[in-house]
Amino acid sequence: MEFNLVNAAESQIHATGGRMTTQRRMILQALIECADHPTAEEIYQKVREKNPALNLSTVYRTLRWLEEHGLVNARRFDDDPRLERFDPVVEQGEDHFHFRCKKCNQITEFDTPLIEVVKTQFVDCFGGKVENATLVFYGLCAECLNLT
Amino acid sequence: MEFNLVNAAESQIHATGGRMTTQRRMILQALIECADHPTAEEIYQKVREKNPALNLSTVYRTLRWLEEHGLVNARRFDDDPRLERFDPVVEQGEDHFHFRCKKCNQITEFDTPLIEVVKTQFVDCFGGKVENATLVFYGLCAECLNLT
DNA sequence: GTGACTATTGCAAATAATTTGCAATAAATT
DNA sequence: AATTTATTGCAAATTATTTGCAATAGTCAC
Ligand SMILES: [Mn+2]
Ligand SMILES: [Mn+2]
Ligand SMILES: [Zn+2]
Ligand SMILES: [Zn+2]
Repeated sequence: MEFNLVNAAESQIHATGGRMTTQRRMILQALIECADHPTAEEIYQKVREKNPALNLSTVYRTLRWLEEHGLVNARRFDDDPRLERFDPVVEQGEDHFHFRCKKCNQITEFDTPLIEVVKTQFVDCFGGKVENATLVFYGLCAECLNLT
Repeated sequence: MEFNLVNAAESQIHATGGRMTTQRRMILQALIECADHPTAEEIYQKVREKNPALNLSTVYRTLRWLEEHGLVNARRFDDDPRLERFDPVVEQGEDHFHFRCKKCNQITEFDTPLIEVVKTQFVDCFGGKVENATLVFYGLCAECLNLT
């Protein structure tokens, strides 16, 4: 069974007495289609092509709702630190990590089992409990490195 | 020879035709004394105890200058995402990583050689070049976990 | 289907962190 | 001590995000 964000959102919404609206459907769709950690503004512009009446605050409200329900993650990258970017969840409860190219700003997603090892080492050393992790690499992507 | 932020700042300032002022000295001092990733506001309040005439924009300007000269790092944590926190550099050119307790907000610094391994694996897989890394763990510190 | 109920929307205004222009002040250099 | 100009304090601007509120539109019961 593969995870579908629109379906997951729809059931969550109904399960909590909410309503599935045209706006929410379009915002979800744009979020999925953008597929490279769009900002609220980028989603807003994309949906506006089809629905010029949409308001930016609706975009924010929808994204916050999705975030609170574990369906998107808000992320900030150090080289653009004021701008929140939105990352739809693909596998529920699974972290994944990011590389951001300092030149073209493209984001690459990756995963590694070693972070679990680092978590364990951290807990062995300091105690406590690690629930989640953010790992971001900054550098030059393969393409930008070649142009140097 | 151990690294001293105030001295490093002073020579950088003079090397670039800048001036060492009372404000800058006090801001640097507060940054070092706070020692737990203070915000601009926290530094501002601390310095104001001694120098009530200080202005918040001076704090920001000084911190930005230090950042541009590689003497502090600005950091944001996901659970307080709008607030910039400032982290004085201790060993130049060395990354270090953070754990933040979701309950008491205390930050623990740590390091691990495994991140270098992850960088290498990333480059083997995707190409390009990784220049620096941000790793943050979120969870409960030893103390907060015990109170549960 | 129609109407009633209320969650959601659009709009405009508020917030909050950080930045900026400018005239006054004070380090550094002579 | 006088000169030069980097830095400061202040007030206003900026920018991303949030919020109050009246109008709109999903949903559910009939
Ligand atoms: Mn992602
Ligand atoms: Mn640190
Ligand atoms: Zn690139
Ligand atoms: Zn704690």
